[in-house]
Amino acid sequence: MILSEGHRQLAAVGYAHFSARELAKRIGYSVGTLYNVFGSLDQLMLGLNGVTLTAWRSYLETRLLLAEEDRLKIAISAYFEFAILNRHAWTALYDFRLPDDVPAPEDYKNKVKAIFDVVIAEIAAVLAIDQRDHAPALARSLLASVHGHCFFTINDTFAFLGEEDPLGAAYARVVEAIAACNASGMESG
Amino acid sequence: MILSEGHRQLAAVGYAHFSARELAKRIGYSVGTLYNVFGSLDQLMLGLNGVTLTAWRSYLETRLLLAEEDRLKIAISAYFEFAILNRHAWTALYDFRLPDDVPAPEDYKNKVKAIFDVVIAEIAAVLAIDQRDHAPALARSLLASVHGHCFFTINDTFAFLGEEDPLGAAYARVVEAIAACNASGMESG
DNA sequence: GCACGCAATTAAACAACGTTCAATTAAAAT
DNA sequence: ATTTTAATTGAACGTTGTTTAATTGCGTGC
Repeated sequence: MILSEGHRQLAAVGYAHFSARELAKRIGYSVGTLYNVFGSLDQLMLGLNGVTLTAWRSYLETRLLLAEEDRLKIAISAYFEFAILNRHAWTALYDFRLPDDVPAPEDYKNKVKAIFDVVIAEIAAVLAIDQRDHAPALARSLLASVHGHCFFTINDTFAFLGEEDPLGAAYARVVEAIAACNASGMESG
Repeated sequence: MILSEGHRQLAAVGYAHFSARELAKRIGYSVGTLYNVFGSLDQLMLGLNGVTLTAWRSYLETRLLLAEEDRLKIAISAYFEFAILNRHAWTALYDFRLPDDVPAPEDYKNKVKAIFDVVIAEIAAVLAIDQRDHAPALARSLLASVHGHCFFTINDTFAFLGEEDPLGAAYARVVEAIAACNASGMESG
Protein backbone atom coordinates (compact mmCIF):
# COMPACT_ATOMS: atom_id res chain seq x y z
CA MET A 1 0.00 0.00 0.00
CA ILE A 2 2.65 2.48 1.05
CA LEU A 3 5.01 1.18 -1.60
CA SER A 4 2.44 1.18 -4.37
CA GLU A 5 1.30 4.72 -3.65
CA GLY A 6 4.92 5.76 -3.23
CA HIS A 7 5.79 4.19 -6.54
CA ARG A 8 2.92 6.05 -8.14
CA GLN A 9 4.25 9.31 -6.78
CA LEU A 10 7.81 8.52 -7.80
CA ALA A 11 6.63 7.72 -11.31
CA ALA A 12 4.68 10.96 -11.40
CA VAL A 13 7.20 13.51 -10.15
CA GLY A 14 10.56 11.76 -10.51
CA TYR A 15 13.32 11.14 -8.02
CA ALA A 16 14.46 14.76 -7.80
CA HIS A 17 11.04 15.94 -6.63
CA PHE A 18 10.01 12.91 -4.67
CA SER A 19 9.19 13.71 -1.06
CA ALA A 20 8.54 11.41 1.86
CA ARG A 21 6.40 14.06 3.48
CA GLU A 22 4.23 14.34 0.40
CA LEU A 23 3.84 10.59 0.28
CA ALA A 24 2.83 10.51 3.96
CA LYS A 25 0.23 13.16 3.27
CA ARG A 26 -1.20 11.24 0.34
CA ILE A 27 -1.67 7.97 2.21
CA GLY A 28 -3.08 9.79 5.23
CA TYR A 29 -0.15 8.98 7.49
CA SER A 30 2.04 11.20 9.58
CA VAL A 31 5.64 11.79 8.59
CA GLY A 32 6.95 9.95 11.59
CA THR A 33 4.99 6.83 10.75
CA LEU A 34 6.81 6.47 7.46
CA TYR A 35 10.07 6.62 9.33
CA ASN A 36 8.97 4.06 11.87
CA VAL A 37 8.02 1.70 9.06
CA PHE A 38 11.02 2.21 6.80
CA GLY A 39 13.66 3.60 9.13
CA SER A 40 14.97 6.12 6.64
CA LEU A 41 14.39 7.65 3.25
CA ASP A 42 17.08 5.39 1.85
CA GLN A 43 15.21 2.27 2.91
CA LEU A 44 12.02 3.66 1.45
CA MET A 45 13.77 4.39 -1.83
CA LEU A 46 15.15 0.85 -1.90
CA GLY A 47 11.60 -0.41 -1.52
CA LEU A 48 10.34 1.81 -4.31
CA ASN A 49 13.16 0.87 -6.66
CA GLY A 50 12.49 -2.73 -5.76
CA VAL A 51 8.95 -2.31 -7.01
CA THR A 52 10.34 -0.92 -10.25
CA LEU A 53 12.76 -3.82 -10.65
CA THR A 54 10.03 -6.37 -10.09
CA ALA A 55 7.75 -4.65 -12.58
CA TRP A 56 10.58 -4.47 -15.06
CA ARG A 57 11.43 -8.14 -14.88
CA SER A 58 7.74 -8.95 -15.14
CA TYR A 59 7.47 -6.77 -18.23
CA LEU A 60 10.44 -8.49 -19.86
CA GLU A 61 9.17 -11.97 -19.09
CA THR A 62 5.68 -11.20 -20.32
CA ARG A 63 7.02 -9.91 -23.58
CA LEU A 64 9.19 -12.96 -24.03
CA LEU A 65 6.56 -15.47 -22.99
CA LEU A 66 4.84 -15.76 -26.32
CA ALA A 67 7.83 -14.94 -28.48
CA GLU A 68 9.29 -17.54 -30.77
CA GLU A 69 11.57 -15.81 -33.25
CA ASP A 70 13.40 -12.53 -32.74
CA ARG A 71 13.50 -13.06 -29.02
CA LEU A 72 16.60 -10.87 -28.69
CA LYS A 73 14.96 -8.02 -30.52
CA ILE A 74 11.87 -8.40 -28.37
CA ALA A 75 13.96 -8.42 -25.22
CA ILE A 76 15.81 -5.26 -26.18
CA SER A 77 12.59 -3.58 -27.30
CA ALA A 78 10.98 -4.46 -23.99
CA TYR A 79 14.00 -3.02 -22.18
CA PHE A 80 13.51 0.27 -23.99
CA GLU A 81 9.74 0.24 -23.74
CA PHE A 82 9.72 -0.19 -20.00
CA ALA A 83 12.22 2.61 -19.54
CA ILE A 84 10.24 4.95 -21.78
CA LEU A 85 6.86 4.04 -20.32
CA ASN A 86 8.22 4.44 -16.79
CA ARG A 87 10.74 7.18 -17.31
CA HIS A 88 10.85 8.56 -13.82
CA ALA A 89 10.75 5.26 -12.01
CA TRP A 90 13.39 3.83 -14.31
CA THR A 91 15.80 6.73 -13.96
CA ALA A 92 15.29 6.63 -10.20
CA LEU A 93 16.99 3.23 -10.27
CA TYR A 94 20.19 5.05 -11.16
CA ASP A 95 19.65 8.51 -9.70
CA PHE A 96 19.35 7.08 -6.23
CA ARG A 97 22.45 5.62 -4.65
CA LEU A 98 23.07 4.32 -1.17
CA PRO A 99 25.95 5.84 0.76
CA ASP A 100 29.25 4.26 -0.21
CA ASP A 101 29.60 2.35 3.03
CA VAL A 102 26.09 0.89 2.95
CA PRO A 103 25.67 -2.30 0.93
CA ALA A 104 22.42 -2.99 -0.87
CA PRO A 105 20.18 -5.47 0.98
CA GLU A 106 20.07 -9.02 -0.26
CA ASP A 107 16.51 -8.99 -1.55
CA TYR A 108 17.23 -5.91 -3.62
CA LYS A 109 20.26 -7.60 -5.14
CA ASN A 110 18.13 -10.61 -5.93
CA LYS A 111 15.76 -8.49 -7.94
CA VAL A 112 18.62 -7.12 -9.99
CA LYS A 113 19.95 -10.62 -10.46
CA ALA A 114 16.55 -11.84 -11.58
CA ILE A 115 16.61 -9.41 -14.48
CA PHE A 116 20.15 -10.41 -15.25
CA ASP A 117 19.13 -14.06 -15.33
CA VAL A 118 16.48 -13.34 -17.91
CA VAL A 119 19.15 -11.82 -20.12
CA ILE A 120 21.57 -14.67 -19.57
CA ALA A 121 18.97 -17.17 -20.70
CA GLU A 122 18.30 -15.27 -23.91
CA ILE A 123 21.97 -14.94 -24.71
CA ALA A 124 22.67 -18.56 -23.95
CA ALA A 125 19.86 -19.59 -26.27
CA VAL A 126 21.50 -18.00 -29.29
CA LEU A 127 25.06 -19.07 -28.52
CA ALA A 128 26.59 -22.15 -30.04
CA ILE A 129 26.65 -25.02 -27.60
CA ASP A 130 30.38 -24.88 -27.15
CA GLN A 131 30.17 -21.16 -26.35
CA ARG A 132 27.36 -21.34 -23.82
CA ASP A 133 29.68 -20.90 -20.87
CA HIS A 134 30.40 -17.43 -22.15
CA ALA A 135 26.75 -16.49 -21.72
CA PRO A 136 27.02 -14.82 -18.28
CA ALA A 137 30.00 -12.66 -19.26
CA LEU A 138 28.50 -11.77 -22.61
CA ALA A 139 25.14 -11.04 -20.98
CA ARG A 140 26.80 -8.63 -18.55
CA SER A 141 28.52 -6.80 -21.35
CA LEU A 142 25.49 -6.64 -23.63
CA LEU A 143 23.31 -5.56 -20.75
CA ALA A 144 25.70 -2.67 -20.26
CA SER A 145 25.66 -1.85 -23.97
CA VAL A 146 21.89 -1.85 -24.17
CA HIS A 147 21.70 0.13 -20.97
CA GLY A 148 23.96 2.77 -22.44
CA HIS A 149 21.80 3.07 -25.54
CA CYS A 150 18.65 3.23 -23.43
CA PHE A 151 20.19 5.77 -21.06
CA PHE A 152 21.22 8.05 -23.90
CA THR A 153 17.72 7.75 -25.28
CA ILE A 154 16.05 8.68 -22.02
CA ASN A 155 18.32 11.60 -21.20
CA ASP A 156 18.14 13.02 -24.73
CA THR A 157 21.83 12.61 -25.46
CA PHE A 158 21.02 10.55 -28.54
CA ALA A 159 18.46 13.03 -29.80
CA PHE A 160 21.03 15.77 -29.38
CA LEU A 161 23.70 13.79 -31.23
CA GLY A 162 21.34 13.08 -34.11
CA GLU A 163 20.69 9.41 -33.45
CA GLU A 164 17.33 8.52 -34.91
CA ASP A 165 17.24 4.79 -34.23
CA PRO A 166 18.73 3.99 -30.81
CA LEU A 167 16.91 0.69 -30.59
CA GLY A 168 18.24 -0.41 -33.96
CA ALA A 169 21.75 0.58 -32.98
CA ALA A 170 21.56 -1.36 -29.73
CA TYR A 171 20.23 -4.39 -31.55
CA ALA A 172 22.97 -4.21 -34.15
CA ARG A 173 25.66 -4.19 -31.45
CA VAL A 174 24.10 -7.18 -29.71
CA VAL A 175 23.84 -9.20 -32.91
CA GLU A 176 27.43 -8.41 -33.80
CA ALA A 177 28.74 -9.47 -30.42
CA ILE A 178 26.86 -12.75 -30.51
CA ALA A 179 28.01 -13.47 -34.04
CA ALA A 180 31.57 -12.75 -33.02
CA CYS A 181 31.29 -15.07 -30.07
CA ASN A 182 29.81 -17.86 -32.14
CA ALA A 183 32.46 -17.36 -34.82
CA SER A 184 35.30 -17.42 -32.31
CA GLY A 185 35.13 -21.22 -32.01
CA MET A 186 35.33 -21.88 -35.74
CA GLU A 187 38.75 -20.49 -36.53
CA SER A 188 40.92 -23.57 -36.26
CA GLY A 189 39.03 -26.35 -34.61
CA MET B 1 36.76 31.12 -9.14
CA ILE B 2 33.22 30.32 -8.10
CA LEU B 3 33.07 27.51 -10.62
CA SER B 4 36.43 26.05 -9.69
CA GLU B 5 35.69 26.05 -5.97
CA GLY B 6 32.21 24.74 -6.72
CA HIS B 7 33.65 21.99 -8.83
CA ARG B 8 35.99 21.08 -6.02
CA GLN B 9 33.09 20.80 -3.65
CA LEU B 10 31.01 18.81 -6.11
CA ALA B 11 33.91 16.41 -6.64
CA ALA B 12 34.30 16.07 -2.89
CA VAL B 13 30.74 15.47 -1.70
CA GLY B 14 28.87 14.43 -4.83
CA TYR B 15 25.73 15.78 -6.42
CA ALA B 16 23.38 14.43 -3.76
CA HIS B 17 25.11 16.40 -1.01
CA PHE B 18 26.15 19.42 -2.97
CA SER B 19 24.81 22.64 -1.53
CA ALA B 20 24.78 26.15 -2.93
CA ARG B 21 24.77 27.57 0.58
CA GLU B 22 27.85 25.59 1.52
CA LEU B 23 29.60 26.78 -1.62
CA ALA B 24 28.70 30.39 -0.83
CA LYS B 25 30.15 29.97 2.63
CA ARG B 26 33.39 28.53 1.28
CA ILE B 27 34.06 31.31 -1.16
CA GLY B 28 33.09 33.96 1.38
CA TYR B 29 30.00 35.11 -0.45
CA SER B 30 26.45 35.44 0.71
CA VAL B 31 23.79 33.03 -0.51
CA GLY B 32 22.01 35.72 -2.43
CA THR B 33 25.14 36.67 -4.34
CA LEU B 34 25.38 33.22 -5.83
CA TYR B 35 21.83 33.58 -7.04
CA ASN B 36 22.48 36.99 -8.50
CA VAL B 37 25.44 35.61 -10.41
CA PHE B 38 23.93 32.34 -11.63
CA GLY B 39 20.21 32.97 -11.38
CA SER B 40 19.40 29.52 -10.06
CA LEU B 41 20.89 26.32 -8.82
CA ASP B 42 20.24 24.76 -12.21
CA GLN B 43 22.39 27.32 -13.95
CA LEU B 44 25.12 26.82 -11.39
CA MET B 45 24.98 23.08 -11.92
CA LEU B 46 25.23 23.58 -15.67
CA GLY B 47 28.36 25.59 -15.08
CA LEU B 48 29.87 22.96 -12.83
CA ASN B 49 29.04 20.12 -15.22
CA GLY B 50 30.51 22.25 -17.97
CA VAL B 51 33.78 22.33 -16.07
CA THR B 52 33.68 18.55 -15.84
CA LEU B 53 33.00 18.17 -19.55
CA THR B 54 35.88 20.44 -20.47
CA ALA B 55 38.23 18.59 -18.14
CA TRP B 56 37.05 15.28 -19.56
CA ARG B 57 37.66 16.25 -23.15
CA SER B 58 41.04 17.62 -22.19
CA TYR B 59 41.88 14.35 -20.45
CA LEU B 60 40.91 12.34 -23.51
CA GLU B 61 42.86 14.52 -25.89
CA THR B 62 45.95 14.50 -23.71
CA ARG B 63 45.92 10.76 -23.52
CA LEU B 64 45.53 10.46 -27.28
CA LEU B 65 48.08 13.09 -28.14
CA LEU B 66 51.15 10.89 -27.94
CA ALA B 67 49.44 7.66 -28.85
CA GLU B 68 50.30 5.86 -32.06
CA GLU B 69 48.97 2.34 -31.83
CA ASP B 70 46.04 1.12 -29.75
CA ARG B 71 44.41 4.51 -29.88
CA LEU B 72 40.98 2.99 -29.38
CA LYS B 73 42.10 1.14 -26.29
CA ILE B 74 43.71 4.28 -24.98
CA ALA B 75 40.57 6.28 -25.65
CA ILE B 76 38.35 3.81 -23.83
CA SER B 77 40.82 3.53 -20.97
CA ALA B 78 40.90 7.29 -20.65
CA TYR B 79 37.11 7.35 -20.61
CA PHE B 80 37.09 4.94 -17.68
CA GLU B 81 40.01 6.57 -15.92
CA PHE B 82 38.44 9.99 -15.91
CA ALA B 83 35.17 8.62 -14.57
CA ILE B 84 36.94 6.69 -11.82
CA LEU B 85 39.30 9.49 -10.89
CA ASN B 86 36.43 11.97 -10.82
CA ARG B 87 33.62 9.74 -9.64
CA HIS B 88 31.39 12.36 -8.12
CA ALA B 89 31.86 14.99 -10.78
CA TRP B 90 31.35 12.41 -13.51
CA THR B 91 28.17 10.96 -12.07
CA ALA B 92 26.86 14.48 -11.53
CA LEU B 93 26.80 14.80 -15.32
CA TYR B 94 23.98 12.29 -15.33
CA ASP B 95 22.42 12.72 -11.88
CA PHE B 96 21.58 16.31 -12.65
CA ARG B 97 18.90 16.99 -15.22
CA LEU B 98 17.27 20.21 -16.27
CA PRO B 99 13.48 20.38 -16.09
CA ASP B 100 11.89 18.76 -19.12
CA ASP B 101 10.83 22.05 -20.63
CA VAL B 102 14.21 23.73 -20.29
CA PRO B 103 16.69 23.08 -23.10
CA ALA B 104 20.41 22.91 -22.36
CA PRO B 105 22.24 26.11 -23.29
CA GLU B 106 24.25 26.14 -26.49
CA ASP B 107 27.68 26.32 -24.92
CA TYR B 108 26.91 23.31 -22.78
CA LYS B 109 25.83 21.35 -25.82
CA ASN B 110 29.02 22.36 -27.55
CA LYS B 111 31.08 20.84 -24.77
CA VAL B 112 29.22 17.55 -25.12
CA LYS B 113 29.69 17.69 -28.87
CA ALA B 114 33.40 18.34 -28.48
CA ILE B 115 33.80 15.04 -26.66
CA PHE B 116 31.70 13.35 -29.28
CA ASP B 117 33.91 14.74 -32.01
CA VAL B 118 36.98 13.24 -30.39
CA VAL B 119 35.31 9.85 -30.53
CA ILE B 120 34.18 10.28 -34.13
CA ALA B 121 37.73 11.01 -35.21
CA GLU B 122 39.05 7.87 -33.57
CA ILE B 123 36.34 5.70 -35.06
CA ALA B 124 36.79 7.18 -38.52
CA ALA B 125 40.52 6.50 -38.33
CA VAL B 126 39.99 2.77 -38.00
CA LEU B 127 37.19 2.43 -40.52
CA ALA B 128 37.80 1.45 -44.11
CA ILE B 129 37.69 4.43 -46.40
CA ASP B 130 34.42 3.38 -47.97
CA GLN B 131 32.85 3.05 -44.52
CA ARG B 132 33.98 6.39 -43.12
CA ASP B 133 30.58 7.96 -43.54
CA HIS B 134 29.33 5.55 -40.94
CA ALA B 135 31.71 7.00 -38.37
CA PRO B 136 29.26 9.41 -36.68
CA ALA B 137 26.51 6.81 -36.27
CA LEU B 138 28.95 4.17 -35.12
CA ALA B 139 30.61 6.62 -32.76
CA ARG B 140 27.25 7.43 -31.16
CA SER B 141 26.49 3.77 -30.64
CA LEU B 142 29.91 2.85 -29.32
CA LEU B 143 29.93 5.88 -27.05
CA ALA B 144 26.70 4.56 -25.58
CA SER B 145 28.16 1.07 -25.23
CA VAL B 146 31.28 2.29 -23.49
CA HIS B 147 29.19 4.58 -21.33
CA GLY B 148 27.07 1.65 -20.22
CA HIS B 149 30.16 -0.35 -19.25
CA CYS B 150 31.62 2.64 -17.44
CA PHE B 151 28.35 3.37 -15.69
CA PHE B 152 27.98 -0.19 -14.45
CA THR B 153 31.55 -0.01 -13.23
CA ILE B 154 31.03 3.19 -11.29
CA ASN B 155 27.73 2.20 -9.69
CA ASP B 156 29.00 -1.26 -8.72
CA THR B 157 26.54 -3.16 -10.89
CA PHE B 158 29.40 -4.94 -12.61
CA ALA B 159 31.11 -5.84 -9.37
CA PHE B 160 27.83 -7.24 -8.12
CA LEU B 161 27.30 -9.27 -11.29
CA GLY B 162 30.80 -10.69 -11.11
CA GLU B 163 32.38 -8.78 -13.97
CA GLU B 164 36.10 -8.55 -13.35
CA ASP B 165 37.23 -6.79 -16.50
CA PRO B 166 34.74 -4.12 -17.55
CA LEU B 167 37.32 -2.26 -19.57
CA GLY B 168 38.24 -5.38 -21.49
CA ALA B 169 34.60 -6.12 -22.18
CA ALA B 170 33.96 -2.62 -23.46
CA TYR B 171 37.01 -2.81 -25.69
CA ALA B 172 35.94 -6.18 -27.09
CA ARG B 173 32.53 -4.82 -28.02
CA VAL B 174 34.08 -1.82 -29.76
CA VAL B 175 36.53 -3.91 -31.73
CA GLU B 176 33.78 -6.27 -32.81
CA ALA B 177 31.55 -3.48 -34.02
CA ILE B 178 34.32 -1.88 -36.02
CA ALA B 179 35.31 -5.20 -37.54
CA ALA B 180 31.71 -5.85 -38.49
CA CYS B 181 31.44 -2.44 -40.09
CA ASN B 182 34.63 -2.89 -42.05
CA ALA B 183 33.59 -6.37 -43.14
CA SER B 184 30.18 -5.21 -44.30
CA GLY B 185 31.57 -3.75 -47.48
CA MET B 186 33.42 -6.89 -48.53
CA GLU B 187 30.54 -9.25 -49.05
CA SER B 188 29.86 -8.87 -52.71
CA GLY B 189 31.74 -5.99 -54.13
C1' DG C 1 -14.87 -4.96 33.15
C1' DC C 2 -10.55 -3.25 34.21
C1' DA C 3 -5.81 -2.52 34.20
C1' DC C 4 -1.69 -3.38 32.19
C1' DG C 5 1.65 -3.42 28.43
C1' DC C 6 3.09 -3.34 23.90
C1' DA C 7 2.83 -1.50 19.36
C1' DA C 8 1.36 1.96 16.28
C1' DT C 9 0.80 6.69 15.43
C1' DT C 10 1.17 11.43 16.04
C1' DA C 11 2.57 16.30 16.07
C1' DA C 12 5.95 19.30 17.28
C1' DA C 13 10.66 20.52 16.92
C1' DC C 14 15.33 20.91 14.58
C1' DA C 15 18.75 21.82 11.16
C1' DA C 16 19.56 22.46 6.43
C1' DC C 17 18.09 23.42 1.88
C1' DG C 18 16.63 26.47 -2.43
C1' DT C 19 14.80 30.80 -3.29
C1' DT C 20 13.36 35.65 -2.96
C1' DC C 21 13.83 40.49 -1.96
C1' DA C 22 13.99 44.93 0.44
C1' DA C 23 17.84 47.11 2.37
C1' DT C 24 22.56 48.27 2.31
C1' DT C 25 27.10 49.02 0.67
C1' DA C 26 30.44 49.88 -3.08
C1' DA C 27 31.53 51.86 -7.39
C1' DA C 28 30.91 54.83 -11.35
C1' DA C 29 29.32 58.62 -13.62
C1' DT C 30 27.94 63.24 -13.92
C1' DA D 1 30.04 66.37 -4.18
C1' DT D 2 25.96 64.34 -5.80
C1' DT D 3 23.48 61.25 -8.22
C1' DT D 4 22.93 56.89 -10.53
C1' DT D 5 24.04 52.34 -11.12
C1' DA D 6 25.73 47.94 -9.72
C1' DA D 7 27.00 44.52 -6.33
C1' DT D 8 26.18 42.45 -2.10
C1' DT D 9 23.88 41.32 1.96
C1' DG D 10 21.16 38.90 5.48
C1' DA D 11 16.79 38.07 6.97
C1' DA D 12 12.64 35.76 5.69
C1' DC D 13 9.71 31.96 3.58
C1' DG D 14 8.38 27.45 2.47
C1' DT D 15 9.90 22.78 2.12
C1' DT D 16 12.82 18.99 2.99
C1' DG D 17 14.76 14.77 5.99
C1' DT D 18 15.04 13.30 10.60
C1' DT D 19 14.29 12.71 15.61
C1' DT D 20 11.57 12.11 19.73
C1' DA D 21 8.41 12.69 23.64
C1' DA D 22 3.72 12.22 23.94
C1' DT D 23 -0.44 10.03 22.64
C1' DT D 24 -3.52 6.74 20.90
C1' DG D 25 -5.13 2.01 19.83
C1' DC D 26 -5.48 -2.70 20.91
C1' DG D 27 -4.97 -7.21 22.65
C1' DT D 28 -3.93 -9.94 27.00
C1' DG D 29 -4.24 -11.41 31.67
C1' DC D 30 -6.69 -10.88 35.80
